[in-house]
Amino acid sequence: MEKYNASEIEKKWQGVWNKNGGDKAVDFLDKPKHYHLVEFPYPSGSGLHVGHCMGYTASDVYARMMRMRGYNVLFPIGWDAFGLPTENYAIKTGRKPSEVTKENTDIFRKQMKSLAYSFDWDREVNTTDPDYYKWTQWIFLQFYKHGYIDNKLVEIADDDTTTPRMAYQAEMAINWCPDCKIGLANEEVIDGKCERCGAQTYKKMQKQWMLRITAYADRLINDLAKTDYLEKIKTQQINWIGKSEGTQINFEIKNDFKDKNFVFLHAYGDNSQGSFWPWLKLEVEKRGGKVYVPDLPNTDEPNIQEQMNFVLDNYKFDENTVVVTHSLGGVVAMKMIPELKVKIDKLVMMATPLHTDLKDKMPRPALDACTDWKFDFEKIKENVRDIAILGDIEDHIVPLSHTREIAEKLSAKYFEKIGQMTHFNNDIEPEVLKVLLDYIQVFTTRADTLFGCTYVVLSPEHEAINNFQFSISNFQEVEEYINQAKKKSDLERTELQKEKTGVKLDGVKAINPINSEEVDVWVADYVLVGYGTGAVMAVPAHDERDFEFAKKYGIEIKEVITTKNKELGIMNNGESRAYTDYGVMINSSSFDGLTSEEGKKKVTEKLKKLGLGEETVNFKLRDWVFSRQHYWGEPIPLIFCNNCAKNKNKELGIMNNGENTIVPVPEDQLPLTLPDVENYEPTDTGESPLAGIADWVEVKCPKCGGKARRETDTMPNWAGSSWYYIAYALNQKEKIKDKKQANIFYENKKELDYWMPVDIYNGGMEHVTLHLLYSRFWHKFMYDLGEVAIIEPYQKRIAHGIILGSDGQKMSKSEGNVVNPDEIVEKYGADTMRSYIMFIGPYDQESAWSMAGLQGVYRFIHRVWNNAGKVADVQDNKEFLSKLHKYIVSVTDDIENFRLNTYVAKLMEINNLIDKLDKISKEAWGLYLQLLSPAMPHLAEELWSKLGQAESIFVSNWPKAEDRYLVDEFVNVAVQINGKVRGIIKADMTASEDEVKGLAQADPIIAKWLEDKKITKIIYIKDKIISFVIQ
RNA sequence: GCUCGGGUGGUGAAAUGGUAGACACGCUAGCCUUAGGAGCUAGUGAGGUAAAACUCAUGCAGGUUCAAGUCCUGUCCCGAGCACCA
Repeated sequence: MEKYNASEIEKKWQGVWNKNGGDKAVDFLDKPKHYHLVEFPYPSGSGLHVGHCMGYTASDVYARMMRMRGYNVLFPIGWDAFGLPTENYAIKTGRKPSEVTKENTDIFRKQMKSLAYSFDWDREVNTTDPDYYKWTQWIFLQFYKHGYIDNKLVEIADDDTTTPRMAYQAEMAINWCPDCKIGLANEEVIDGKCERCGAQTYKKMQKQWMLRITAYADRLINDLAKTDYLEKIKTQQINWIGKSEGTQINFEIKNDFKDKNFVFLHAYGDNSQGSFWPWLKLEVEKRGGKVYVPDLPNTDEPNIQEQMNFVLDNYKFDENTVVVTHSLGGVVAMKMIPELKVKIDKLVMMATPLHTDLKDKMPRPALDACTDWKFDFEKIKENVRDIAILGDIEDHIVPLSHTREIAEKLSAKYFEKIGQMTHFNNDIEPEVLKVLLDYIQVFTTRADTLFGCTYVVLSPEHEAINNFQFSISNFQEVEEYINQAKKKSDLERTELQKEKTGVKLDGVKAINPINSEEVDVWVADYVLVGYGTGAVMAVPAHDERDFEFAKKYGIEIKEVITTKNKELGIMNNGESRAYTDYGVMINSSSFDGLTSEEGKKKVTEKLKKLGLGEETVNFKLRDWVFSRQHYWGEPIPLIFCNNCAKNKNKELGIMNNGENTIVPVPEDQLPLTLPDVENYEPTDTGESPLAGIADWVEVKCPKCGGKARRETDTMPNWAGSSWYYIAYALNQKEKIKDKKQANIFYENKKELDYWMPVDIYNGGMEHVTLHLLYSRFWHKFMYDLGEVAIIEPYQKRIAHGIILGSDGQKMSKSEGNVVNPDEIVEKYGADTMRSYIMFIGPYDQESAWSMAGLQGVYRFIHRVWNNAGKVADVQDNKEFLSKLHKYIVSVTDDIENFRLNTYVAKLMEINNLIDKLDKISKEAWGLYLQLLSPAMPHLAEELWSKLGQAESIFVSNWPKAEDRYLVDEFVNVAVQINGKVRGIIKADMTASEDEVKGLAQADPIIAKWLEDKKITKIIYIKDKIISFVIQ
């Protein structure tokens, strides 16, 4: 027999397989389907690394076995090719990113073929292919065109500027990497450093596109229950989303109204004694404010000009004036304020109509005629320091669209609440008072400790601090502290966490809503602006951080929770440390004696009654920053049109302030392709390089035909990978490239229904938070759109551990411990590489590379090769067959559960058995080759053909264990004395307990142990153990 | 600090509560030879023995059980992720 020559055999069979193409998935084939997904790689310049090999080999083994078991297997691959490294490389070498990508994918493809990964190459996708990113852009447009309201996806008209969209723009403090010149998502900043280049990042304000992933936060947690992900992957996702249920509590700021003069403007057909005005007047006066409530003239046949003249004649406005309006009173205010010669303090408007198209559609001629309904919003903004707008969610007259638009035009604070009566018509309306008062809103998960609150803390970025400016007597000191805190990066803030710092806001007091106690207000950077409300109630007795802070600044520590079991006396009057566990409420007036669990509920209920709190849910998850200021990404298909904005404002009679209307690129004009450019350098202004390409940026508005500009931001490279598993199921060659299809998802529902969901998704542990979360989010969105029929894209997710260098360190070029798969394949062959990488250790655990271990596998393959010479026309002995058939069962089980290290070990064990045989039958040898074939496809195919088989081993049926070989004649039974194994006896399979007992007692060593002893008990486990308990 | 993993020979590691260390590396001895990064045979947890028997061994301390690497309690160490999340 000739010598085993890996490279020769492997080349030969790869050629044959390429020609036959037996790895293709066939839509609707009458077989059970199996969709096996591996994470597609980013085609970097350095080629496939061993980490890729580990995942791909494991999945290939699985896929090959599933095909042999008669499944219609979809096992696709593609390229996640947008991204910075390619762009940076292109900049450095002066080449096109698309060319570089092509080169790299060619290398990757060749490497994958050299390792015999049985991908369905017909379905290969590339995220940078315009035919592909056409649909990435299409999905983005759907995000732009839809909103998520009341847990439902709704379509939003293009000219609707007020309803919140799934894709929206926000002026964001983004994490700016000065080296990459790019904005990074929070997830991409590790310890304050850029994930890609390691440079120190800082905060920079920039308008960014955001995706409202938080709207789906609850479903992203709950639907995990429908999947079979590894437990630790589920936990990581849940922790990342970080849901916490608690209470939002309002602390009123004291003595707010001392120098304030209030003007209340009542509604159409109302008067100073109507609605909530008498009650509100009382509440304001209680807090020291002066109130003027005019009875507006001709309230049933109003004329706005006449009414505002009446107010102007009877009241002198100044910088301490607060105007409060209800319904039509707001129209009076909006007409009157631009006429004022002074700047007033505050304008608060409830349920104000913007025009006469009202919800109830009742004709109101008097209203139509009362004014021209045109307002100078810019002038109003100029003349008022602070504006708040309140809309009633259940208003039967004024729709929320009115109040929303007013709030937007005035850049005002905006609240949507439910009135006691619709249109806020009740005689007591707590929401109205709340808008008027200054509140600090806090979030807590421990409402049961509210009585122990001894101060309130604001984060340095909290906007209320500026509102209190004039009441804070030490404002300079406060301002200094805030500036210092802002200068600190996130990193420094956390690094310096050993010592908490803060400044008290002198002159400001907050009122604890549960007991009306006054507490101090502090600003401190241990409170984060990004979580909850950016403010907390501090309970030093029962929170470590508050405790530390209170100790340092000598603030009162008030104990309100004691241990359930008082005798334990763990709580030490707050002397040593905070008691943060649950317990029983004390010092909490009528709540005393309640457990923490009960207390949280009862306190929240009470606050709700007072209108000063309600249960809330908070998430750590933030919305997804979706803009990148770079070239090599999908262009965001939106257009800014100034002309459209002018036209719309003219219609509304609103002055133009240079704003733009956003116009989506029409879907039939997708893809919006990247222009060819000379220079890919990002700009210093933070704009994408696309901004410099006039030809591309300047565009005719698809709506009005006027001059308009394109959005120049591109998408992050998480975008294309968020739906690629759908693309595979759609079949690249036939569907995605078909330009006639207006909606590839909907039009190919049948294919998607057949293949989805992905049965097994295999990838790296590093992607189980971000990529997995993002793509699940996109999928749910697609589900809500009706494009896909299944809620969760991935039924099962597994992840492989990383492979370390032979020195036990992470592989890196600088350490010089990188293993190049090409070299291994060249020297030892693909079969050795594949088998070793599975044998290296448990699939999901990290393992260190070992050349010696690789050698061992290489030797094993030689031994298999040599054993082929034993094949003869013989009868195998029964013992061997029995063992072989047991291995069929356990090998199958191992592969199914990704226990691939023991799978390979078992292949070795079988070979060791064959070593001991003189000859082996064709049939038994064939079975062994089939078991080998997923791991060592070339070797198996070669030896299979040497058996005279005409067809490929991969179209053969996976071995089935035959029952007759699984039944043994004899069995080894361990004999235990007091739990210790003292001997082993060979018993007949059919032996009874008594017979086994007899055999055991006949054994000389056992007999010696039992001599003169009393047997108190015998435990007999059939086929396994007989255990004597003796005294 | 919190949440997951994980601590088993000289090494990588196996073990549905039921014979701890499968398989492989390494090592030792021997054989073979076309002298190689080869192959074959035997041995290899520690102690003990001529060989057995036997004793001790799964981070540490307890517990449950006829029987614990495996289950429970506490504790120490290592790794990963999150991290002032109220």
